[in-house]
Amino acid sequence: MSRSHHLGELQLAIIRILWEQGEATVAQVHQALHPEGGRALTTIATMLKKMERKGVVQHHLDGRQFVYRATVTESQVRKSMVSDLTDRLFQGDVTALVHHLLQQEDVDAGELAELRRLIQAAERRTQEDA
Amino acid sequence: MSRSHHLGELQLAIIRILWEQGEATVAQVHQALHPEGGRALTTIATMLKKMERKGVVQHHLDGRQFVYRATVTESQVRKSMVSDLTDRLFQGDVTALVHHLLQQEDVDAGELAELRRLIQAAERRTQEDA
DNA sequence: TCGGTGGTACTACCTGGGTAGTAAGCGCTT
DNA sequence: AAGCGCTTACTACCCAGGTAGTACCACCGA
Repeated sequence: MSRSHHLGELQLAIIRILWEQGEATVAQVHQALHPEGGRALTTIATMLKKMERKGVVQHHLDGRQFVYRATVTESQVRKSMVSDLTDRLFQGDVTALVHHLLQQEDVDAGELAELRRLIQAAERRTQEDA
Repeated sequence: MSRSHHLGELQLAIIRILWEQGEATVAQVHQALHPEGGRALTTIATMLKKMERKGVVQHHLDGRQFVYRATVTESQVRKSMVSDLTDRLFQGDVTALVHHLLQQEDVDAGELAELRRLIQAAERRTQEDA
C-alpha cells in the first residue's frame, strides 16, 4: 500500500482541496484554486485524470459531472514523499535529516522548545509501549 | 545562490561520486556506479551534460577526456531539496515535518535519545549566540 | 597510412508534471 | 427543433529525468 505517491505542486494543491472538501467537481476544484494563478479548467481536468490513473483520486458521476475524491490520505502522501527524500538524501537515516534541519534551516528558540517537547512525548510513548 | 537544485535519483548518485572523489571522468563515474544496475556509459555522459547545463557540475579537459566536478555542495543540495519538500508538504513549518517524522516514520528509542541530544545542542548554540 | 579504440556529440524515445486548445456530447431553453 | 453552454474527451506541447543507440573524431599502434 501507499507506494510512492509522489505528487507535484499542482497535484498537491488539487488533492489538498479534496482533502478539505471531501468531494469536489472539476469546476469546484478550479474555483478553489483560482486565487493562485489562473489556470484553465481543462488543466485541472487533465490533472485529475492523470491523478486518477495513478490511483490517488477516484471519481463517480453526479448527473454529467465528475465528482472526485481522494483515495489516499494526507498522512500517506506525506509519509511516502518524506520517506522518499529521506532515503534519497540521507540513506533513510531520519536522525540525519533532523540534524540537517537543525543546522541548515532556520529554527528559532521557540521551535526548538517545541521540538524538545515532541521528542519527549515520543519517548514517553515508546516507554509505555514497552 | 543555490536556487532549487533539485536532483533526481541518478543525478544524486552521480554527484555523490563527485563529492567523494573530488573529480572524475565519465568512465570513472560509470565504474563507480556499476554495482547498482548496469547503465550504459552514454547514459552517464548524457546526465552529466544535463547536469552541467543546470549548473550543478562543471568539466575541464584532460587530454580528450572530460573531468567533472561538482559545483554545489552536498549541504546545498540537501538544503534546497529539504526546503522544497518542507514548503510543499508542510508550508515551510519545520516543526510539523519533525512531528510527522516522529509519528509516521519508525524512530527507535536510541534514535530518539540521539535526537534529544541534537536538540539540546542546538538550544545551547542558540543561547551562546544571544 | 590504415584501422581500431576510446571518447564525446547528436538524436531519439519514454515517463510524468503541467498547460491548454479544440472537439464532441448532452440537455435545457427559447 | 435549433442552438447555446456546460462538461468531458482527445490531442498536443513543453520541460526534465532517465536511458541508450549511433555517429563522429582523434589518436595510437601495426
